[in-house]
Amino acid sequence: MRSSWADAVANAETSAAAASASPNNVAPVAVGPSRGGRAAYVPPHLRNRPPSVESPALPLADGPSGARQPPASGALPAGGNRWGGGPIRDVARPGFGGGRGGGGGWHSRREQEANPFANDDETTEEVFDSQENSGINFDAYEDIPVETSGDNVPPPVNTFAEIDLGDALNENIRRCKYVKPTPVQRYAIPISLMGRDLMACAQTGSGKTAAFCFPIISGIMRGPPAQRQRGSRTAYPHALILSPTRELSIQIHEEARKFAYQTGVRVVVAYGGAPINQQLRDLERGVDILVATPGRLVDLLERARVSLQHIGYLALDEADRMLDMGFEPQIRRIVEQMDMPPCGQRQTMLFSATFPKEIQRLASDFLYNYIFLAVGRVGSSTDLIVQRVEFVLDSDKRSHLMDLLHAQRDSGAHGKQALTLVFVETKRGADSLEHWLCTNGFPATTIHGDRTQQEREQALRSFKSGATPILVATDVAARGLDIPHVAHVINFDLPNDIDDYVHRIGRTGRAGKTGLATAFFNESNSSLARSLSELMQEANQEVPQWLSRFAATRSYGGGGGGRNRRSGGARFGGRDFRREPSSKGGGGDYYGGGSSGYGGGSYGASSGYGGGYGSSGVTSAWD
DNA sequence: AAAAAAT
Repeated sequence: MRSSWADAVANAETSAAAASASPNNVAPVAVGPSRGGRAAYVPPHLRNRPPSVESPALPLADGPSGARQPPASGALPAGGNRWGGGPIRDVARPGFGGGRGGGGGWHSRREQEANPFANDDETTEEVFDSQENSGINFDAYEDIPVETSGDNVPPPVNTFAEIDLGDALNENIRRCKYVKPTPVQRYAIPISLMGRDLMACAQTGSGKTAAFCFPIISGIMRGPPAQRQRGSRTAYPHALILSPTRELSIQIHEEARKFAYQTGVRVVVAYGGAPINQQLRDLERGVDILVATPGRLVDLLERARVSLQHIGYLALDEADRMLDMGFEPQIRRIVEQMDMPPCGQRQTMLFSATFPKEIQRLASDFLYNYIFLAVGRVGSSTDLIVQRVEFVLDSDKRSHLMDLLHAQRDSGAHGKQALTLVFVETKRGADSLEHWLCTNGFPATTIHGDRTQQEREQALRSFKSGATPILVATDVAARGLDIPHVAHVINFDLPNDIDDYVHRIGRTGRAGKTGLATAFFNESNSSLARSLSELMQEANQEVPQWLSRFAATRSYGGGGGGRNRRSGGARFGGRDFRREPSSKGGGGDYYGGGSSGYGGGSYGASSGYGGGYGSSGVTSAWD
């Protein structure tokens, strides 16, 4: 895995971090099953340990405010968990190392588990290093604005050492070169380890996947081994991670495999467009965490090759996308109409950068007494992403694009093209632009839903490697994809929804690097003018006068704000809709950048809130 | 109106 922007920070702060990891600041640990009549609850970090090692200073969440029912599979059989203190123990668990002794009747998977870190560090890091490294904004790191709300929000942790994730997971954290938790991890992991449901706004580029994977993996390790019915071809995963695109599912799977390496926790990915047979075989070999796109999962459920009965953890990545009009019925079907344990008996975590109020309302159906968390990005987008808007007629777009690419090539190191991601509106438009670029001397490829899955994955590989440094994409590539070294995002066609714009430009300026986002704007985008200019203002970007005039004359009032009125969605990751006055959401939330207007929120890095974020004191929490 | 997601 590519190291995150936090690494550099962490390297500089390792000693301080270590010093602050005092036993008095132990992270909250998982809430135990609060069933009556069972054995007394033993906190997970005390299991399989010599007694009296630690004494948590923080009270365990309990009662109606914090506790939830245990996962459906939550019964703890004696000696059955994978929570080894030292090197991985052999446990009597089919599919895990214990099989070698014959106990599980299964081959040893430990020896077979491919090293997911094998391809790391032989990537393009060196090739690109000369072009960037403008430096990480260390001050901004301390200034991340954070909002939490909900009952009994646990305090954030400052180091991984404060969290008892177990040796195997800690070793993987080391292999990933994570030294210090990113802001979203600092807040989300304790919440998640408490067993609480969570709605989180945070950027993928700074460790969002790890934020939900670590607690899931650690929880599964503490839990019972999967019981497999002999002869049954149905898989019973303990955790389900859903994402809106195949490539994002692939990416999450790759990351999760690293986190789960040698923990005995098995991660399988299932998505459409690829032969189902391999996926079925993977499932048969055993699965603890299933990463999937909705369509293929429904297929697997209908074939009864997967059951959700044992799901203890449900994570929706890009959750607002998953619950928008196109996806909602499918998601409801999976979450509410199959055999998944109901809300409250599983732990549900929703992640996205943008969380429109209407979507929050829908999402609350899936959540039980959840905590809302919004974590701003590292520094303002001012520091990391320079946003430009240019007025370009449709007929001039190609030649204008050519100018940009030439300029970029001329200024780039070694005369090479820096990675440029070009967003267009339609699949046909993508094909046609790709062809035109190629014929004009700019090696390009394209990714969109009309291409075969093979072509899509090949395009992404070819782009990432720099073989075709220009990728023309539809919105399939707008969300979540972590493509290192994207120097420039060009909105050749602007999206209709400002949230999509936020996600698109979030493909650059990642991992603490700077990025450039250029948008081609003309009359056909007038409905976006107002929200775009507001977004740019909030991000302390220079707003061209003509755009301000557009914003003022068009799409003002008229009640037509519709999707473009961000309704608390984009900037600073939105706000907990439970705190909003129960109106339909007037535009008032737009300008109340400070902490006024809603009480009780806790700003984790309060001193920095607003500092460096422009006068409005807000910023966006990108994906 | 478009894109995505099962075959």
